[in-house]
Parts: sequence; structure tokens; C-alpha cells
Amino acid sequence: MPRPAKAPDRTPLSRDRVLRSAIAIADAGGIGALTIRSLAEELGVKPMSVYHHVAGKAEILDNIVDLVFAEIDLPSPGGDWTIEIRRRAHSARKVLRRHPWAIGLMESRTSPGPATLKHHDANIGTLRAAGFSVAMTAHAYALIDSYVYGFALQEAALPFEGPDTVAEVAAPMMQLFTTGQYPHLVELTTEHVLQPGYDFGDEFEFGLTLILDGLARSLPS
Amino acid sequence: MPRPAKAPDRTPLSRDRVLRSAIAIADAGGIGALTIRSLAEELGVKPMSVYHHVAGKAEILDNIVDLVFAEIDLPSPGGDWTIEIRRRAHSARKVLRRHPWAIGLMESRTSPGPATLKHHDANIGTLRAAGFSVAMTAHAYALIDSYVYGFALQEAALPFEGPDTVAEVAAPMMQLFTTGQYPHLVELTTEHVLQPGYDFGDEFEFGLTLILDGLARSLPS
DNA sequence: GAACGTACCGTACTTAGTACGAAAGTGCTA
DNA sequence: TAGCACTTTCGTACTAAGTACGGTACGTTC
Repeated sequence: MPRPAKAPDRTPLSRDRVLRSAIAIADAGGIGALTIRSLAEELGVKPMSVYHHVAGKAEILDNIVDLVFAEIDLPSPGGDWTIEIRRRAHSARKVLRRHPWAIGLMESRTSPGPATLKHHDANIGTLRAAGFSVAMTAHAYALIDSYVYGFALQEAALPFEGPDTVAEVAAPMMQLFTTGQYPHLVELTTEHVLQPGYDFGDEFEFGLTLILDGLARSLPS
Repeated sequence: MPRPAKAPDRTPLSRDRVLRSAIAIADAGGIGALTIRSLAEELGVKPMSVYHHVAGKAEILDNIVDLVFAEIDLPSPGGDWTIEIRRRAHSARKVLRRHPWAIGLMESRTSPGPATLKHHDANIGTLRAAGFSVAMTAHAYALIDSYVYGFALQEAALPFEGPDTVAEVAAPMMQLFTTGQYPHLVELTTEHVLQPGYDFGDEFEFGLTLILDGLARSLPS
């Protein structure tokens, strides 16, 4: 009777569990679903308990962005630079597809965490080892990262997910376009996007190859 | 005495004024500063008055994103495609630099407005007129837009603004790096970023040229 | 067992979005 | 000009969310 059956519930709270739960909530319902209260509920505790492990919501946001970066495969400066950079580009895209909310956060969080810095260091190191000058490395890295993040941003902004739901979403949208405005958009949609097997994600490889080829050409070799 | 000197204050409220003020607030203080209450104050009215011109905050966000797209110069399908596409890329970057919050919103708002659609239509039309096939146009456009948005995203995430404040921000950051971690990051920062005259925005041209050159090569000519 | 540190929580204050209905202004009709 | 309808603005209040402050429960150490 005195013991109200309050089961030990789960492992004790920890900063790590707080951050991992925060990511899980954002993955499931978008960054808007991540509140201190929803987080506490997910963890099986009351809201104020969270504050004993993190300073506030801003710290949570800064840290989960860094944890996302930590998920991206690092290139190793040893191997063929095109293979290494290509591998990390695909990894980055895959990770950002899993955590699309992270893209929006990048714009507002301006203090990079250790994983983010390590990530940048590995990329820069790989390009330097490939023979690019310091200035060329800066150019190349800005180009590659812009492409990767921008592609992820566009994927996140798409109203459909994967190749399966394209038709459901695009077809009714086409109705609106029969007014004759947007003729080129209609053409591209009907003749390309709505074709069976279309997947926007497949466009990634084309641009990546074009960029890496272009960069390779600028290498002394 | 009965009239409490409530001056007519300003022109009557309108949907247009609401949206323009919303953009002004977001420009000045970030998207976090845009609240219905701050918006009402800026407009000289009480919060609930805003709701007679827009349905809710979500509608405001959708519409200001579209208004940002409306600010970007459209390419015209008539001229030299590289010049047209290049012009609109620079315009897009400039606009997104003025309204960096729009980048973060793009990820969460999945219903494009009329200006956004018109924008896409003009770009696709320009590439088609240049001689690209439908499939190649899709590839090219995904590539170009990814680069432009991704570059803007990185610019927005920088802790400094413009060439003048780089040193102030980067120099103290270097202190942290003397531990020997991040050697390549240190090298690139000291030998490139901290050099006089450095401006991250200058990197934009390099990547854009590389991309357009690569695309031009794939054209039958 | 008294003092203390750690983890958790109850209460309450503040800011924000917005539902509801009333009030104030505007113009049109009889 | 009186009445009425429509538009625009606002007062009040409810809900959700971040978090300050202090309290409690439990373990550790001397």
C-alpha cells in the first residue's frame, strides 16, 4: 500500500538518453513535436527533471544537430579521394533524409559542436591529401557541401516521400495546372516525374558525378 | 476628452501589410522573433486583428516564403541560357542572404505558392529552350538549385557576416584548436579564411561556373 | 545518524497561438 | 436620416510550452 507500484520504469535519466529521445521525437513528428514536455513523457519523467541533464532547449537543439553530424561516415584521407568524398556525400544525404529537421536547424544554430568540427576536418584533410591547394580545397569543399545540403533540403521540402507516393500527390496537383500556366512544369512532371520508377533521390548521383569530375579536372595529376 | 487621441495611426490593415511586416520582423530578428503579438505591435493593432486578414500563423509562414521567391529575378527563356541561369542564381543567393530564415522554412513548408511555381516554371523553360532534354533538365535543375540553396544555407550558418567580422570571430575560435585536433581546419582557416579580403560569398562563383561548364558539356552544342 | 550531493518533481510565472463574441466603423437602402 | 448589414478591430480567456524556484527523496560519507 505505501508503495504505489511505481515501477523502476527505465534506466535512470542521463544526458545521453535525453538527447537520443529528442532525436527520436524529432524524427517521428518533426522539430515542432519536440517540446520539453513531450520529451519528458517519452523519458517517463516530469518536465523539470530534464533540466538536470541539459541547460535548456537551446542546448538540446545544438547537441542533436551535432549528433546528426556524428552519424555521417567520415572520409579517410588515405584512399582515393573521389571514392572517399563520394561515400561521405551519400552518407550525409542518407543521414539528413533520416533527420530532415536537422537541415532547418543548421540555419539557426551557429556554434558547431565537436562532431561537426571533426567532420569538417576529415573532409578538408581528404581534399588536401588529394593534392588540392588550400584555396582550391576551400572552393571544392564549399561546392560539395552546398550541393549535399541543398539536395537534402530539396528532398525534405518535397511533398511526397520516395517513389511510391509520387503519383498520389502529383496527379491531383496537375489538375490545378491545366489552366495553362506553368507549361514547362507540367511537361517535366508528366514526362519525367510521373514516369514509373521515378525517384528524386536518383538525381543525386548525376550532380555529384558532374561536380567531382569538374574538380578532378582542376587537379595537376 | 472622450476621444483618447487615438490617431488614425497608419493606413488600414491589409493582408499585404501583414505579410510585409512579417518579413520585416523575421529579417530583423530571425523567424523566432515573428509572433502574432510582435506582428500586431509592428502594425499598430491588437493581436486578434491580424486574424481578419490571415487564417493563422501557418498561412503567414507559407506566404512569406512565397513572397521571398517572388523577389528572385526570373530567367528569361529567350537569351543565352548560361547568362540567364547565372543571373537568377546570383539573385537567389542575394535574396536568401537578405531573408536567411526562409531557408529553414523551406524544409517544413511543403505546399509551394504561385510565385514558387512560376519561378520553377521559368527555370525549367530556360533549360528546355537551351536544348536540354526533359530528363537532362530535371538533372540540371536539381543540381543548380541544390547548389544555390545549399550555399545559402551555409552562408546563413556562418557565425560571421561579411568579410569584416571574420577575424573577430575566427581568431578566438582558433585558441580552442591549438590542442592539435582539427589540424586541417586550422590550416584552412589561418591560411585562407583569415587572409585579408576573404569573403565566403566569393566562393559562390567558383562552384557555379564549374556546374554550368559541366552542364554545357552535356549539350549537343 | 547528521550533513551533503544528486536526481527528480510540484507549483507557478511568462510568452505565444488563437477561439469566441462583442464593439466600433462604413456604407447602402428605404 | 434611420436602420441595417457588412467589415474591421478588439477584450477576454483558454491552451500549450519554456523554465525559475524551492522542495523532497535517496544515497554516500564521516
